[in-house]
Amino acid sequence: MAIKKQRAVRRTDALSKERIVEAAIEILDSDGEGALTFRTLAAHLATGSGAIYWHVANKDDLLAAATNDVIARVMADLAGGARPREAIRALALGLFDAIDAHPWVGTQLSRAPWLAAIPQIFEGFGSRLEELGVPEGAQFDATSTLVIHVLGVAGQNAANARLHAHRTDRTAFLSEIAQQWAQLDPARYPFVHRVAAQLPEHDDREQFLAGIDLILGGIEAAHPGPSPRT
Amino acid sequence: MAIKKQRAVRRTDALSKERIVEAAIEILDSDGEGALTFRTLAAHLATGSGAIYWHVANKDDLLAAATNDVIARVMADLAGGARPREAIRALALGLFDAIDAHPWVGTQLSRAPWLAAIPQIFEGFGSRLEELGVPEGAQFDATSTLVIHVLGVAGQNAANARLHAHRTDRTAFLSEIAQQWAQLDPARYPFVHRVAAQLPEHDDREQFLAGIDLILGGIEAAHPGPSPRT
DNA sequence: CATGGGAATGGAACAACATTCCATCATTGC
DNA sequence: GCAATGATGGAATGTTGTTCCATTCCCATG
Repeated sequence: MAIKKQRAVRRTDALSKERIVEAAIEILDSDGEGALTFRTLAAHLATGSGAIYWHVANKDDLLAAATNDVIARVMADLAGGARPREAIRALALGLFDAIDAHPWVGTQLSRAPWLAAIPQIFEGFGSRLEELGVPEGAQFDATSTLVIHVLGVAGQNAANARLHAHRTDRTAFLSEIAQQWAQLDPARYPFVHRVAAQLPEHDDREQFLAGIDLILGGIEAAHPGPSPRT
Repeated sequence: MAIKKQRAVRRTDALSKERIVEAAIEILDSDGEGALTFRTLAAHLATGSGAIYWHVANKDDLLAAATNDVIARVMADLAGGARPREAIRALALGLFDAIDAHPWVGTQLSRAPWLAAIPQIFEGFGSRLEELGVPEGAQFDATSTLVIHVLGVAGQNAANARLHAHRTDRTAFLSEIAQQWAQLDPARYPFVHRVAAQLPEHDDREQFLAGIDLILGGIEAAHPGPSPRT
């Protein structure tokens, strides 16, 4: 009854959590994680920092909302029902691409396991594993391994992005690290030495997917389901 | 020649990077990540914050040194040469236990891929996979999948620890999350619903190891080595 | 044995930040 | 119309990482 004439409250440019989150995402995407402060955000919204706190509990709350926003969009785009294994790969790649496009999402995911986005991701992987024929007792471990892989890559990607921001391009940066690795004692680090050469030219996305396939392979090897067709 | 009488410089309690890192680790371990500031550190060392900057570039430098310190100790303890697969599991568990004991290490690992500790971890896993008979072309992907799993769990563990700090015990905290998960729409989140019950009582360490085994299973399934004995 | 200069020190000062406070304004139910 | 509540915006507040700088210590050189 009280919700009668709740038309556009105040001016058309009234503040709201949605508008604040939207502005925050813009700042994060265009200028990076370090650029989001309540001052820049207030300036962007042409208001004061105090007003923002009326709609948002604190910075963590704001970042969580922004992260959930991005992830929810990804999950919505991936409703389609391909075969389970393909659906898992598609979901993983969708998440990777979103994290790659918004590196700050990676930072959030890797430090906030209680985010609303997490059960969504869990559901996405878990229900597909169910379809794949993974026995119930093994679903939790298998799903969490997939989720951990996504979150792990998310964190590393975000960390890399924090460096790229003020450095040269990605390949040059990886070459620097490869050079450091190549300078380690070859007797004690033979493997690192061998791999250093592949570092600058490797594709993060392909390596991420290779990891997903490895895990899926392990799951199928442990539980050869009733359907041998992958 | 110039390095002649460089005995104990200054007083016996002279500042040094080692002593600073040592003190930082003490603070991090006993009072958590949030407790480490240059002021508390200076108080702990009975000096001023300016003096610390003579030995340490900045806070990131300090945290990196502390992290490398802890990881280097773990790696040193695990030199032993069991069979490759067992060695990989032992290394993974060693890292998990260290991260579990020092959650702040997890935070660092999941946000700093250029740490000196990373190539050490890479070498640890990679050289064992070589022994396992994984072909050279597949070693990079397989190793990075194992490393990502460790780093992913590291980040999640650290995030959980940040919450426990001021809450009740761990089981109670997981029960809270499980309750939130259980309140989601069962029609849209059937899997999450089923898994919520297992959440409070599950063992992070076992689940971590299950993930490692899943990945190892995938590696072996993809590359059935010359040695069928695991 | 003095002494000058670089290595170290410690604490004050600075800038940036998240957050809180509060005086003010707009809107709405009465 | 008027009080009460919903929102606002900007000025404090307290804490942080970092810088600055006057001072102290030690060593090599005269």
